[in-house]
Amino acid sequence: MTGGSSEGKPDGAETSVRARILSQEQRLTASEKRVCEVLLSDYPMAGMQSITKLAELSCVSSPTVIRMARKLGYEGFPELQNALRDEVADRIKAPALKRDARGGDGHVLHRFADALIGNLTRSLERMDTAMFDEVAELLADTSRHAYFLGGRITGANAAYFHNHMQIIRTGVTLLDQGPSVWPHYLLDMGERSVLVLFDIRRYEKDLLRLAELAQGRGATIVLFTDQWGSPIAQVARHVFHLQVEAPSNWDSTTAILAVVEALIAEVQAKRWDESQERLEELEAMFSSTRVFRSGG
Amino acid sequence: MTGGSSEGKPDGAETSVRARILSQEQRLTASEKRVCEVLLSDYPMAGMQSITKLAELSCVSSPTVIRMARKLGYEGFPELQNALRDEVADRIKAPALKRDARGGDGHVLHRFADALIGNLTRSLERMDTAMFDEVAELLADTSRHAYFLGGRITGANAAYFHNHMQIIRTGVTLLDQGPSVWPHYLLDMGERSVLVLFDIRRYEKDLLRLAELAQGRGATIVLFTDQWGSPIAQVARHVFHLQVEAPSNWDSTTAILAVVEALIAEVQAKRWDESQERLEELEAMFSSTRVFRSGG
DNA sequence: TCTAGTTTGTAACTATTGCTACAAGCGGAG
DNA sequence: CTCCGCTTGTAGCAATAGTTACAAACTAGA
Repeated sequence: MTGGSSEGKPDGAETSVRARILSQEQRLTASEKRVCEVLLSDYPMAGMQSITKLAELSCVSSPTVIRMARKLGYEGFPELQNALRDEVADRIKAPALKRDARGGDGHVLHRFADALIGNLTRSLERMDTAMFDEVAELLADTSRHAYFLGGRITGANAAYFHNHMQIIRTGVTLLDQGPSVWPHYLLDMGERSVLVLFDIRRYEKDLLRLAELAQGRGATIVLFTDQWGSPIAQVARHVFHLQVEAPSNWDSTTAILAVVEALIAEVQAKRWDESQERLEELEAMFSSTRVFRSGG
Repeated sequence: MTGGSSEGKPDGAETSVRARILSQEQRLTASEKRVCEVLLSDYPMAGMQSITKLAELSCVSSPTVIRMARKLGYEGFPELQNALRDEVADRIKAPALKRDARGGDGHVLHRFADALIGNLTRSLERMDTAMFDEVAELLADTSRHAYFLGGRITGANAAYFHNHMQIIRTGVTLLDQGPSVWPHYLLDMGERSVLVLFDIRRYEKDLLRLAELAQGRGATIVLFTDQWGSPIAQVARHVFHLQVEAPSNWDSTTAILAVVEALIAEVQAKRWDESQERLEELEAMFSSTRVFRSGG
């Protein structure tokens, strides 16, 4: 006992609850030890319930639990519980969000990257992998013509998707010439057409009109949109809801691009043989003849 | 809401809280979704605090949280919290389940996402934040004309970058018409020109030629390339080396897009007032007159 | 045995939590 | 524009959590 000044005092806020229990145990009374016993036997979840439950479980009264918490260096029971929760959080936290813990000094770039990783993770969480597979199947089917179109911001995504699909398979078209010529393409759309649309906020009326008309002609619509959902979702067969928020005035299309790239990979894998041939032909044209690149 | 019997009712007690959120999300109202958002963004620890704290964190009132819990199939908030605690207990108990947070069953999509997150993280680790700031400064300076150009795959990145910069500032040009017309642009390039190039493997000779000529005329070259580095790096003033490998036959430009978006955000922030004006003007043109959208 | 000190539980109190009832706000249909 | 239904927050309520004060019970030393 004695009054030794700092002999065994628990640290300010550094050590874990378990460590404090182990180091302070000899200072505790019998019933207090019983509480620790219970706590350690189902650590740390036993401490995540109410003080009353924990007291009952330990066959002591609630004030005993409080006294123990105090001797461990906490203000009261809630504080001990918070400490416990933080420990759990640390143990739960996946590799992804670890950044803020280490080097992440808070440069814009790092905060931005964290947000994008979060977007990607959360987008994936809520995505239906079965739907992903169906869409890949749909796009791998060359008996269906595929049309691609994006909005002001997502136009680049559409172009990127089209660009790759064009290399992999035949029968793809990019609608990049403005609404006035869309009707021409609509003429050819039917039951065996796939229309891949990109529409994030602010949603564009023209795209909705096009989607409605295409659906009316029996086309299958695949939509890439944000977490809130473009109105086009109403007429689309498959909808990818992707997180687009970023610490910026602009929405981020990174998650969209990620899924697009995954789809490209999957479609390519499904059509390995055919696309390989096609690629070789293309390479041949690029390297031997220089017709289309007119190398300067 | 009516009393639709079992249309989309959550299961008795089988499913996880996350699963219930995802399956019931479309039934929830806007504020209720906000709560789910917060809960998922720091799952499951965000739900381990008191209902009041969670409500505050989600910027809604506590009754909203209760209503959400009910719609998810729980009696009240404490029951939801118990479910959450059980999940945590499970996860803590078995550290064997290393497969991270989102029950990743190893679907292609998840493996792909893991790779992309890895790319982004590793790209960021080796990036010089000072260089990032310099480039942002460079692009925020309207006394310098900025040119954008990408290759076969990265063309979409260049277009995306240009598209946003065009909204934010004046004096930007996208070189998208093929090598034969590049010389025309070269005529205007000089000391106060910035040439933003994208070149990942396989590197394109034409781009290198252009870069050399531009450098000869005194232009500042900013290059986005892969981890191995395009030969253009030799003549570039600033080089972003980004990881592009993915479980695919194609390289991934996700990390590139991420940095581009971060740059857009940063430049926009630097030129807040001017770009704001510009944006308003643009919005006005879009909404009042419909000249350029010819609404179908 | 008595007494001083410690340990522990009981009971009462307060703060907070989780919940209900209601009314203001909002948006779409007629 | 009005009305209706849905959404949301405010205010109040009951229950419970955490805490305090105090007294009973136990321990140990004389």
